[in-house]
Amino acid sequence: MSAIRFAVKVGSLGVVLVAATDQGVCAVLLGDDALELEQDLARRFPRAALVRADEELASLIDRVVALVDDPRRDEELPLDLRGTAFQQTVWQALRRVPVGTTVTYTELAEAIGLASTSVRAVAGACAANAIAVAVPCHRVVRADGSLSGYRWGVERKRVLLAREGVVIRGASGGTGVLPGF
DNA sequence: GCCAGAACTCTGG
DNA sequence: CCAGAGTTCTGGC
Repeated sequence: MSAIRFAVKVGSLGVVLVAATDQGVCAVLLGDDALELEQDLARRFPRAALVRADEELASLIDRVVALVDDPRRDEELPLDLRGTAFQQTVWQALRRVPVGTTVTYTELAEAIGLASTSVRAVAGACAANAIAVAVPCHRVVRADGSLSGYRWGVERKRVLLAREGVVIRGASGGTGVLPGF
């Protein structure tokens, strides 16, 4: 199919990879190593021809990096959401979440018309999300307010939320697995 | 091509 | 504490 152009740049959170088609941004990946991100991109789009175009996408990746540095900027990027109908429904519901706010998987499931017991389907769709930050899958937390898993690392998720001004409640009343506070 | 199991979880008995 | 609920993907036969 069509060619996907991508660019890599180092930001405050580490390495940022941005991939785009003619329609818009189709992937934003975060990591520590540029090679690792390229392999991740190739795994997600096995059929596409991946072309590196750092200069062509320079202005675009600058905007994405600025968004990672300061997520409170509600910048509107052209997105090319690739996925099943179910996944796109979940991702568009995610984009309605205001900056500095978090939702639970239950609220997300109800927002798209599923039963509250279908949270695992929502979690699966979030895990398949390829567009970090622009599709704020990091704003989804567990029902008790503590962080759950994250494709690109829980530490990165915590940093992103902290920059938005979100107060993270540690899991209370339990055995205190997290030594943080 | 089919079946089984896992993956960013939550609720009810 | 244990099991089940909707969807997608991957690996083994």
